Amino acid sequence: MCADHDADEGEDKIAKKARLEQLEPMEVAQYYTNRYHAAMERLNVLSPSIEPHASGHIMEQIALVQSILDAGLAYVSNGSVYFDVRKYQEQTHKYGQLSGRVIEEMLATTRDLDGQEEKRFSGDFALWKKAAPEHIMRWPSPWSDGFPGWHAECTAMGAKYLGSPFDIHGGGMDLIFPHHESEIAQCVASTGHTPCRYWMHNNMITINGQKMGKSLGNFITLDEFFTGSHKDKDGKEMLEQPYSPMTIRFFILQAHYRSTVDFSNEALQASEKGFAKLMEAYKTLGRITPSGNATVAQVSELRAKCYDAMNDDFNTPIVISHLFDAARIINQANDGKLKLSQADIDELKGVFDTFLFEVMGMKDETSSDNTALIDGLMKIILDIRATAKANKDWCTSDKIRDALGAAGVTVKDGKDGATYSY
RNA sequence: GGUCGUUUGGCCGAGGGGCUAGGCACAGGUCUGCAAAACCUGCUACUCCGGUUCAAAUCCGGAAGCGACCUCCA
Repeated sequence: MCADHDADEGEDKIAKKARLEQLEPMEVAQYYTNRYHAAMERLNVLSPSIEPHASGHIMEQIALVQSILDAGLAYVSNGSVYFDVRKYQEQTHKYGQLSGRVIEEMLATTRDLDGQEEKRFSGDFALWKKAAPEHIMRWPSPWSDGFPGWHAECTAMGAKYLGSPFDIHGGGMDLIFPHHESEIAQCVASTGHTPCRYWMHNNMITINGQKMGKSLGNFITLDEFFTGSHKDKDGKEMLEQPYSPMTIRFFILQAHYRSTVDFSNEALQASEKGFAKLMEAYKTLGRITPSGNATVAQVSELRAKCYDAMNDDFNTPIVISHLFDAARIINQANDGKLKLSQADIDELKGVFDTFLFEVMGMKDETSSDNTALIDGLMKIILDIRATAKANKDWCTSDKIRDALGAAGVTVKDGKDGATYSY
């Protein structure tokens, strides 16, 4: 799969920031791009194979605009080029197909906006905008010195790198109209077919039931989640603790992508514990000794159930619920209440590997290059403690456990000796 | 104002005509030197008002709350 992810530059905000900090606009863009990449990496999001910049594809966007003009579905007005929505609609009846909008209804509710007088119809959108003198980002074109309309970059770059049509176009639900609707119109107008086969729209994020937004003062960045520090506009600390990248990822996976996802301390802590439980069960699996040859029915059904859930529009919450069922089976076997064959153990491990780690992209945050060393050290410490316990020297054994606890390592006594987690 | 979506137990969240996920929290129990973990048990919910149906959280109509969008910019 080839993933193409545009790096939008966002002219106005960047220009403002650049003036403020006396930097080149591209430096500002790079700063945010770098920060974004760092956060994505921590979340274990695979990096895209291509990440094109809109400003590096002005030629392609000009060509796109020209082809729409050639098709007679756009017009030049005062150096800007606008898409002729009404004419397009007469020919194709497709405008509004994605978003469920009806052109006639939009007519009645148009707000007062910039540059309306240049348009033949208020629903027309810009393909190329003539730049005002103070505009920093500007390029020459057959029509004026200016910049491409917002929707042009995705249409041009998607076609160039992914083919036309390509398979899946993603994005937030808030972009359905006008952005994605207009992308379809541009592509149909210039090529005769839609840009992609499927649209995947993810829902919004809310905080304590309220939309996350800068204007509401409840905008929390990923880095703030990771460090556990975020003050709201009244200076109140919103996060009770740091939330690790995998906690955030697991939390998001526990809701369907089309539903809104609501962040709260209570919900995030639930995810943290839930994921830790799955990871513990996975590690426990490695310690279970197989008994018997009979396979457990619940284990053999597991993989198919997980595939069914994924095939049902990526229903990751259901996949996770099956993994919790698997965790219970593992723990029951560990308690000696259930017998697992070697085949069962292999299958359980395989299902975790496939779905938790590969498909859902979770990873063990406790593992590091020092794992072997820590394991060795812990063995020594727990050995000493076991000796103390054998001598009923509770004072020493509790002291070791309490001290380890304070250092972030939990000791758990079992039938076959103690284990630890951190 | 218009269009669309949504409302599920203390919390997060699947599901979407009869079968009532899962996690967290809480309570009781088993095990244990104690604790933790684990296991067992309990907590059985679908905003409200009408309607359809033998049967509605689920379908239809309406109301309220919440949210997104309504073609400037991304």
